[in-house]
Amino acid sequence: MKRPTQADVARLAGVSRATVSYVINENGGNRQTISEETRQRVLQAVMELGYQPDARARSLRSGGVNTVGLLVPDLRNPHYWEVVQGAEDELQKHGYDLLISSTSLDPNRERQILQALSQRRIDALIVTLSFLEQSRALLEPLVARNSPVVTLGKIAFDTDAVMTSFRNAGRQVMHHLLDLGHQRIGFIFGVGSPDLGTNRMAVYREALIQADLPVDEALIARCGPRLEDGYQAALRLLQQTPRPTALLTINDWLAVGALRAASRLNLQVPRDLSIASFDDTEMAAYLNPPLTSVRSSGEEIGRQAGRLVLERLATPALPLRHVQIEANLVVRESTGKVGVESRRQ
Amino acid sequence: MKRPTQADVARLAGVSRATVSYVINENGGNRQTISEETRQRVLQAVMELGYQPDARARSLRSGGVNTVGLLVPDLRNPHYWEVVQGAEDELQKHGYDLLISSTSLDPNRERQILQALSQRRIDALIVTLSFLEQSRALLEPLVARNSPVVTLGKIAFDTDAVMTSFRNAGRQVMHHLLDLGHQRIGFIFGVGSPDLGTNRMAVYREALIQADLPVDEALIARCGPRLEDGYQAALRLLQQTPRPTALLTINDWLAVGALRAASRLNLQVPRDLSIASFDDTEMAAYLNPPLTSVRSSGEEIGRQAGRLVLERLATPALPLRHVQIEANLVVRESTGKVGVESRRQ
DNA sequence: TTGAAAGCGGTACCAA
DNA sequence: TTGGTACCGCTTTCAA
Repeated sequence: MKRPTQADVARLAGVSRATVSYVINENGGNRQTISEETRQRVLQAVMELGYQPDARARSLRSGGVNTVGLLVPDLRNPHYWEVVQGAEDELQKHGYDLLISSTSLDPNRERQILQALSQRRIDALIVTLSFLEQSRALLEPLVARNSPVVTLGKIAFDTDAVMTSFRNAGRQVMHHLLDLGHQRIGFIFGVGSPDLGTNRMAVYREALIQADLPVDEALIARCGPRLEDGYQAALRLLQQTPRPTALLTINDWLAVGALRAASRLNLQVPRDLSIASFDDTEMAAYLNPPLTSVRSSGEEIGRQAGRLVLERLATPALPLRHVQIEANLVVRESTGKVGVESRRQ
Repeated sequence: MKRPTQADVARLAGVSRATVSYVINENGGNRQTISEETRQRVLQAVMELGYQPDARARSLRSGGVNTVGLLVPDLRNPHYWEVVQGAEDELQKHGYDLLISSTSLDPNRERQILQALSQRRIDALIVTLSFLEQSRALLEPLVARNSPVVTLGKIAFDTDAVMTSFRNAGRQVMHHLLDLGHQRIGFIFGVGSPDLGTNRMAVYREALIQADLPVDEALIARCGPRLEDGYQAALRLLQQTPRPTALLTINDWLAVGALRAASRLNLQVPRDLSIASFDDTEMAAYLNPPLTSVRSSGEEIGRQAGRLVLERLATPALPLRHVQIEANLVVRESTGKVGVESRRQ
């Protein structure tokens, strides 16, 4: 059974296609010059046939597609669901649909998706660039064509951006650990691409240097983005002698793995080991023990990105904007004074 | 700057629009009747202009849109990210894009989204119905038009479906708890709509009855789908006298909250309290303690759904299929013998 | 207040 | 091997 088209409706209602169009778009339309009687006839026909206008045809003719693309690196990381959630809230409220994709941290995937999005003629794109250099070529056409592009976490090209400033809060979490007496602080750096999370890494290094502590590369564990990666990385770090007394992980997700590793080694958190991380996703407060984390709300990031998109769509000439979200340290129970007993050393 | 169209390419290459079309679709095209020389000229022009064919126009003329919609109830629940991941893997491999939406457990949202998807003329829909009755009207047109629809977790109308059978494994987890000596087993039923998860609830009830144990409604905590909801529900359950010695939660996500509640009340798991749940998402194995869970792999569900869609797209006349995925109990460390000391009673 | 008709950017048939 | 051209389903002047 074929779908009814505008023409079918027109025929049934005994009017022209234009009239149907007018009725359908009555609100947004410019003129309301349809008599109540015809309107009812058309509406009646619409109901009867179950007519749904074709969004493709409509957008083909009239420009906008009412869709914004959202590209995140990894749907397995809860932080990004929060971003999705935030953006969806903001955009759907204003009648935009979201085209969500995750690159799964695969550069080819990212290329392919960016291209698919481009062919769909999305109105705007919100993107966390994981392969910056790669994507430059893909993004440039969009920018040149004045399609709103918002980058997350990073300023690239001449686009609006939403960024979290980890500077202060990052310093704070390090001071927090240092103040608690920790000297050997491991860092778990597990991201899917070299371009991600470098600022958080920098904060770690700088804080050590400023505290006159050596930056021991052996204490920096690079790993993948999966839970198992975080778990293994923590295991490696914690089996060193002397063993680190604190671990800082690049995100909450990996901290879950680290927490598990500690437990596996019979280390009590925070008595034997402190753990802190970045993101402060919803689950951080519900882990055992509740996780000290540097808050960088995904929902907020998503919402802001949505807002930037909407505003630029409304006013293309707006000057470039970079929204800074200030991260803030949330101290919970996973960090504590360094244990007196350094027995294993 | 306007986007280049097919006509621009044709002009620059000095050929007709038809020729450009042939070159672009060379692979899928029927005839390879383009001379290498013209081909190169066209390709050259495409590069030069950065031409990207318009997916809307293309699909308008040629039917398929190469898109399947995926509708899940709640992106905050890790189980559903796994479903998304699985479906994406399967479908993107075959050139289909995914239009992902979450209803956020809001019936209006679900209606609105179903409608948006319909106007986009998606090729197929994979959907977890959270508001069954509501959605019937929306889904029926799709089904009538022979668009492939796959429902998840539930058979609705005449559609393909992927379902997890919790029967055996559900019985197993209850036996597991019963065998460990638990008599008072609380159930945390936190879903966003009454239609979700009823089969898991049924399994709980039946097992109790078969064990000649009373079904105490006070031990069934109904709550929302958020972490905080699971936490509060567990708190309520655990403050009863006598206190339940085991908790079964409807999914892993809520179990995280329950685990936290136990910790908050200074109950050791599994010494003082056993906790088991459904789903067995990736994180279950990394919680403290690792969670006993009834495995119903989201990735598998997503993949199967994708497969059903692809097969039906290829062969519309296929008989209706219902894929049953057998859940299986994964015992970890969150369940144990009931404590001898019933001191608090 | 309504209708006729010219596109939007492609595809695919038919002819050359 | 290529070009001409009638659509796909809708919006939007312009006239009536």
